[in-house]
Amino acid sequence: MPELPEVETITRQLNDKLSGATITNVEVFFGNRLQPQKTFTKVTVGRKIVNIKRRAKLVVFCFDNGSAMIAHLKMTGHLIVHQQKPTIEKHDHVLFELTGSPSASHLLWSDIRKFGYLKIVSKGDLSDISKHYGPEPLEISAQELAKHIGTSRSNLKSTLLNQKRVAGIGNIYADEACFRARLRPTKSIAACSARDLLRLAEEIQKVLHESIAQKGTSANNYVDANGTRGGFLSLLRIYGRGGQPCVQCGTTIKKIVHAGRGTHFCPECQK
DNA sequence: AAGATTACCTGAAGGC
DNA sequence: TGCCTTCAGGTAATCT
Repeated sequence: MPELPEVETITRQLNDKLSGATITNVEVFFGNRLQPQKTFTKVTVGRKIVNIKRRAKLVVFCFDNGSAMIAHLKMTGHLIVHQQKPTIEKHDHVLFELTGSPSASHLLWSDIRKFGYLKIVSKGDLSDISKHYGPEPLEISAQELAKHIGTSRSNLKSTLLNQKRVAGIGNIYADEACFRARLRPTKSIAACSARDLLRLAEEIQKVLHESIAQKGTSANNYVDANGTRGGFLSLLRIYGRGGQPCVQCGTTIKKIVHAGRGTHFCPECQK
């Protein structure tokens, strides 16, 4: 499930390979998750990709005419670059043919569960969408991040998952950051000290940076733009380890449902 | 207004 | 083998 480090990885790779390329043809195999649905091909063919950037968990393809294509991968979306025309398989939705890139002839979008979408937006729309999200956790200081989290009146896990509060954190990194900061995910923000929140903010930044360096976490079917799995799974300390001993103290890690999500914590280390 | 619940969708895994 | 249920979680909408 792509969160900030995974989307950042894909975005960097796509930007390296596709910026400056022009879309020469678009084939749609499943169009229900496209906006606009009927004219998608019309508004994308001929567009030159100026650059590709990330905002929250969105990949943003900026086009030469000021419009942009935003991609949300949700749970199972893939954006994979190919050097020749790929064979189309069951869950492939859109194939872009490109010219002008030495390392890419095609970009393939697929999504097993059909939660993700591709949406064409104007410049103004893009800035509206961006305003809907909270700050990028890696673009502000830990102090600012802590202050921002501290204004929530909810609990830690819900706050970290709330994209309007902080952009880009999902279930995996919320659990990891709480464990590293020795804070229980169910703890209310109001019960956290300023030092707790600063430690949490620092750990959020650290774990995101460390995961980006490993090209993300492949807990399920995530792969990067080259179709390669991320390397951070084995470095996770708490997520997915319910019932196993805590790496710090050996206590059995608990897994509960909180904020509607599987939530992992060590009952001893995280108070 | 926080927080729980549901819907969207498919495949993997587990139970019988 | 094969059928059924449960689980995975990003996000918006809906309810309490």
